[in-house]
Formats: sequence, C-alpha cells, structure tokens
Amino acid sequence: MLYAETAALNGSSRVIPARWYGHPFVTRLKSCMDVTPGDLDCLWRLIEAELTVKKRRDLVVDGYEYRKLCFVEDGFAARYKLLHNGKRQIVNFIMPGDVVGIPGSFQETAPYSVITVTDMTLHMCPLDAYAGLCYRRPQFGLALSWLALYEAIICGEHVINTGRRNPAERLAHLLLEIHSRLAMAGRASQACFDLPFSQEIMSDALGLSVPHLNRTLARLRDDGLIKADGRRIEFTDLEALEMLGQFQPLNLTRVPLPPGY
Amino acid sequence: MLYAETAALNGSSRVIPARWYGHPFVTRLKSCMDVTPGDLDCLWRLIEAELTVKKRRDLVVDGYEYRKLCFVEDGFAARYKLLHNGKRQIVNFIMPGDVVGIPGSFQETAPYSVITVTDMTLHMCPLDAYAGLCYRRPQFGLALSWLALYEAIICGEHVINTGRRNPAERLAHLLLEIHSRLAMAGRASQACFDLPFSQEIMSDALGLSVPHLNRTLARLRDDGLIKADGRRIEFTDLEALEMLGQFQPLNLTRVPLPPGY
DNA sequence: CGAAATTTTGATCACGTTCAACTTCAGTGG
DNA sequence: CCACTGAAGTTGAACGTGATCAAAATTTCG
Repeated sequence: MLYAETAALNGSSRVIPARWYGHPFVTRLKSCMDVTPGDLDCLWRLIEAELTVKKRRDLVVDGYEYRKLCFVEDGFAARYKLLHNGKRQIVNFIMPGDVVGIPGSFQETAPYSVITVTDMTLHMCPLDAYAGLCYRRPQFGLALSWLALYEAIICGEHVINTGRRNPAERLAHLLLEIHSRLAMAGRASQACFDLPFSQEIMSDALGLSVPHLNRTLARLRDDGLIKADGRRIEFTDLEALEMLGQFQPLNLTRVPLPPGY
Repeated sequence: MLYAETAALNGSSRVIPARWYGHPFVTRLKSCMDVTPGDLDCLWRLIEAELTVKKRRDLVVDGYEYRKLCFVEDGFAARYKLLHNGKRQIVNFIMPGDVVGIPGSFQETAPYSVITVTDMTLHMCPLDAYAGLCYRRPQFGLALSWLALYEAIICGEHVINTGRRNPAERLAHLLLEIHSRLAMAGRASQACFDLPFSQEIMSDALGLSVPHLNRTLARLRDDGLIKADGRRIEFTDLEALEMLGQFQPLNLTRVPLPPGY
C-alpha cells in the first residue's frame, strides 16, 4: 500500500460511525444476505484503517504480497496486467462496494496490478481477521464466496467480450455492465452515470486500440444509442444498446440462511 | 441435467466408498485446506447421486435454473456462451476436481451453457445442503470461496489472453494452464498430457478461427515448442513456451485455520 | 498561460477471418 | 476386409477489420 494517507483506527476510537451503515460495501452485503447490526459491529471491529488514495496510484503491484481486504467506499480503480509486448489488459474495474484484494490477497504473489483511476477511499481489514470472523459467523464465509463468484461472473463476461464480440458490441456491453454495477451502489440513475475513465482505460479494458475505441464511441453516439460528452454517459436508446451488447443483468441468488431460520 | 444416467444413492447404501478418498475434488480440497476424515464423511453424506454423462451432452442450458454442485471425478466439459451472431466463446474448461455449478448454480438463471467434451462422471450435491454444511463447518464456506476465487483468477487470465495476446501467446498460455490444472489433479506428467479437445473447441476458447488456430498450432510445432499428434500434447521446450505465453503458475494460499489452531 | 494529457481524424498496413477445397482419420456396415 | 460416411484437420486465396503511426484539435491542469 504505497503513497496512501492512512488514518489508523486505534482501540479508543472504536465507535462505529454512522457512515459505516451506509457504506456501499455494507449495501452490497445486504443485497446478498441478511445482515444483523451485530454482524456489522463485528465487521467494523476488523477495520484496521481508513485510507484515502490519490488518483493514479498503485494499490497492488505485480508480484507483491498483500494480505488485506479493502472495502471501497468511493472512487474507481482498475485491475490489470502489463504484458511484455508493452500492452496492458484491464481485467476488471473496482468500484464503490467492491473489494480490493479479491482475488489478489489470496495468492502468494499477485500476478497483476491494481491502480486507482480516481481518488479513492477504502476501509482496510486484514485477511486473517476476516477469515477468523468466518469461523465465528459462517455467513461471512458464504458472503466471501458470493463476492468471489461475482468477480468470476464479471470476468467471464469480459472473456466473452474480448473473445467474440465486435467493438461496438463490446463497448455497449461494458457500458451497460458498469451502469448496472454503479446503480447497485446507488451511483447511477435510470439511464445516466458519471464515467471518469479516459478512452485509454476503456480501450485497455476492451482489448481495442484507442483510435478504434474512439471511432466506436462516435458510432454509438451517431447511431443515437448514447450521449457521451466529457465524463457523463447517457443511454438514449437503452433497448437498442442492450440488444447490441446482448446484455443480461447479473442475477446472483441470496446467501442461504442457516438451517432452521 | 439431461440425458444423464443417474445412480441414486439411497440411505441404506451410505457406506463411504474408498474411491471417495481419492476423488480429484477431495484432492483439490486437501490442496487448499486441512481436511479431517470427519469433514470427508460430512461431505459424502451430501452426495445425492453419481452421474455418468456422455460426450457432447448439455449439463447446464442457457437460461435454466440448476441448483446443484457437481464434483467432477473424470472427464472434460466446457462452459460457454452462444452469441446471436452465431459465434461461441468458451469461458472456461471444467476438468477433474472442478465443480459444475460454479458459478451457474448461484445465479437465478444461468446466462451460459455447459457441455461435456468427453464422457464425464460426477457426484452431485444440492447447493442448499452444501450451504448447510458451511454453517456447521465454516471451513467449507471458506473452501467454496477458494474455489470461486480460483475460477475468477482463471477467467481473468482468459481475459488477458483474448484481450491482448497474439494467437501464439494465447495458445501457449492456454496449453500451460491446462497442463498445470491437469497436473494438480494427477492427470499429467512433467511435460505431457492428453488433450481430448478438437481444434474447434480450442479456437472457441481462444477467440480465434479454426484455420488460424490450426496454423498457430503448426507454428508452435515447427518452432519445436510442442509436439501435438492426435490428442497427446508434449512440451518439447517448456522454457520457451512459458516465455512466449508469459505463464505464471497459479499460487493460491491455503485456507486459514480457525483461530487457536 | 503554458505544458501535458486526452480526444479526434486520416492514411496505410498487417493480421486474422472468411470461404472453399482438399486431406486425413475414425467409426460403421456391407 | 474394404467401402462408405461424416467429422476433424489442413491448406490456400481474398478480403476486411482493426492496429499502427502520425498529426491536429481540444481539454485539463499546474
């Protein structure tokens, strides 16, 4: 964790802040399981520090060990790999409610890097502490499974995107995916959201060159599917866009309750 | 589960077969956590049926609900999506020790399909029963997280493959990945393994056309990196292959023990 | 305001697709 | 045992998409 401003939370200041209950990660948890106030207390007690990281800083560096889970409160990051031909592939974006450290913290050495795309605030928890919680409250183990499955599903979609969709289809699908994830975290309206990504970022996520992404973006604009001026994206023909990208919203089940409940 | 021969395991025949202890899924579990005989007993008791499925049969059909975990004992399958332009993208392969139902069984409707590539035998367990086990023995919840993370990591590699690697690099990487996964399940030797996939399957996994995959395969052969006659693959220059594919073996940590152990 | 990053546009080129034909191989029945 | 069939592998030629390179226009930010 380089270049980060860390506010260590020592024992005496362990009052649960009201903000925690509205934390996008907490919202995320609630969307997949029943969360009691006791659960939230326990989780909060694991939080070691609150971080504020500036734009364009490395959160995870290829090859480094890093055994933490960081719950993102705000901001965007990208998990990527740099190849020795100089190209970069962004595997996934990390948004409010996501966890930095899935899957990196579970590998002996992270085979990729994570970089912030905007300023980011996150709450850090040691992986071992979280695992300990899983033994005391097994629903957290299942919740972790759900988070990991979510990651796997999203990555699977990106495989389909880069493998077999043409540029326009890819872009449509990615925009819809980002929108639906942001909406889940309460960061998007019906057909509109802020996307603080440069075209270089988008092209590295889609496996395209910057000029071609630019032209593809222009085509979607000209065809009246989206409006994109600056960082704001608006879907002007949602149906056509979903058709083009063959987009199906993510539909994870909820974590089963313990038997007898 | 269509076209499957099912051997239901009724209550009276619930003797744990010796075969279970050598089941590739059990091996897999042992590789990521400490497994007691009691754990194996509990898990076995969840097994509802043993299935034998013929080659080229659908295990999961796009859009269908399917709430089981199937532990693969033998055979290969592919998880894929069919696009409306007629193309197919294989997202991941399913091999001995893997679980059919990750991630499909956790979604309301599976947005992709799974098809067997060879005859396959598997042991089926209802998802709810497994979740129940997670509440009694939390290490199984963590184990599920590990399996899901594994899936996410592999999919991430496939994103990088299809997104930014050229055909030769992709093929090299995929072959090394398959080899290392088979080796983990005891199905491969140092530099040699059986790969019962047609070139169509391989090309749909790599996002290439069949002719081009064929030429790429020929190039690796001509360059002395591999031998590939029929279904047998042999690495004749492992180092060069790893260099070409920029392959790093998967290195998941082990599941932490409960505090105090 | 100046410098740097980002977006946009254009021209050229190469890689990989497409389509088609042909070969080889595996399995089946006569 | 061989002829037949269909699937899989192989090869070639033409085409098109998207990369590459370069430069201009625009925006962002110190």
